[in-house]
Amino acid sequence: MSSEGSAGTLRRRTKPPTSSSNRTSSRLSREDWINAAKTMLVESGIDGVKVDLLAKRMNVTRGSFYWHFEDRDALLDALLHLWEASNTEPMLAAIKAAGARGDREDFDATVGRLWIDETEFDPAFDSAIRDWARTDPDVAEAVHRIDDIRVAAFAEMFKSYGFTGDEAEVRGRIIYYHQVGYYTLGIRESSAERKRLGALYDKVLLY
Amino acid sequence: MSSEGSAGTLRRRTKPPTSSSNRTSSRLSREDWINAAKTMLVESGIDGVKVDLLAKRMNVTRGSFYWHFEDRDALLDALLHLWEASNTEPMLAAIKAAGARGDREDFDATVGRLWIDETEFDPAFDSAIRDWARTDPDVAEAVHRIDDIRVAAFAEMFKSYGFTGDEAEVRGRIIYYHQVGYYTLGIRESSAERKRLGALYDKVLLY
DNA sequence: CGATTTCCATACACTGCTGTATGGTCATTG
DNA sequence: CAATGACCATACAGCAGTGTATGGAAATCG
Repeated sequence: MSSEGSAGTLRRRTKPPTSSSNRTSSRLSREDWINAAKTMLVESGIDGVKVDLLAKRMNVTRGSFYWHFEDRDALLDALLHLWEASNTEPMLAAIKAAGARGDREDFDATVGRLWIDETEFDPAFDSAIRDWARTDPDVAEAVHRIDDIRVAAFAEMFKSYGFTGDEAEVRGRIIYYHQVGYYTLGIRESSAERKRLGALYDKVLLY
Repeated sequence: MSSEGSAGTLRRRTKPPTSSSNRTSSRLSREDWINAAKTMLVESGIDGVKVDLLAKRMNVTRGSFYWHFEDRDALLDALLHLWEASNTEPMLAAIKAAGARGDREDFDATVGRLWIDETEFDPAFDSAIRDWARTDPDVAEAVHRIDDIRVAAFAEMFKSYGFTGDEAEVRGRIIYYHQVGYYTLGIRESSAERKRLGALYDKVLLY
């Protein structure tokens, strides 16, 4: 990613199991390392993802890491791919569902829910990746690509709500940019506060 | 900031000139180092701000740095204080001016201008500080404090536009969060595009 | 103009982190 | 049950970055 991390072409002696996420086993899988790296990325930023600290946290030595990955860049590569694969499909599905019947009453139950319970969509992961993108052009390209897709989905939703092309586009941007900013700032309002003002948010953003 | 950077109590042998930003002189001032660090923060993030790289860029050795600053944390401290001092007053003034006559026609000429010409307000600096805040609690506290002040100012503006207390608060958040997200994502739209959709943005956000 | 202060260079010690080489220990399979 | 492969420990080399000690040159002041 930073120097020569191009694609997922890792040469190793043999092939380790690419699936089978057995976290409880004493032996670690490639996915275990990636998941630990994700946690560390969220906590400390991309420069905080260091293999020796990861190994210490997982109670193994770095020898394990360098069997599963060619080098540190390969891990970062895998992290970015994990984000692309996991953190966009659920959101698109929800937006599509919200616009399906063209009824704005569905919005909170489909899209809004994503940012509340945080089970399908992980805003902290999103935010951490976005930080990373600020200083890494390759990551920035990927994030931009995903952002465009998400905004387009919101624009489609607003079209099904009856807005014109241009206004649907603008409203798509506003609701998405607002959501990104909301989490970039870090939410601190109580759930009572959010519930009290929820209707007003919908009024401004949706109508 | 990270370990023991508490306040601005630096002990040095004597007192160097705290102002007089003579960048053209062959001798460097404390402010020169801070400004260079700011550039580096925007380019590479807080972990990219390293004293040896800074010295190399300024064509001096690290010996100079350790005369002006006690350690690296002192520089980061100064960076945060620079941001608080420089990147909030102009914005508050503009928002206040926008709400002064209670006329929404003034908005683009006062507040909107800030994000366009980027002379008084520096969005890239803002964005870089916000990244830093994600992984540093002390910085997060400072950013939260400033954000609250800015949102409150926007809410006041909307009150002068005739909105009720709650709706003014919500609209203040929306327009500010949206702006933060806008720059967090990284703007790519052409100025023609922005001009074409400008009226629609105002319609949704201001009316 | 001599003396003090300001600013920077040089050299050194030290730590954190990466990557590599190699051997050991389980588990699995023929 | 011997052999192979999967997974990890150990040890080493090396670089990047911080901080410190000290001396030297340039500016400034009495």
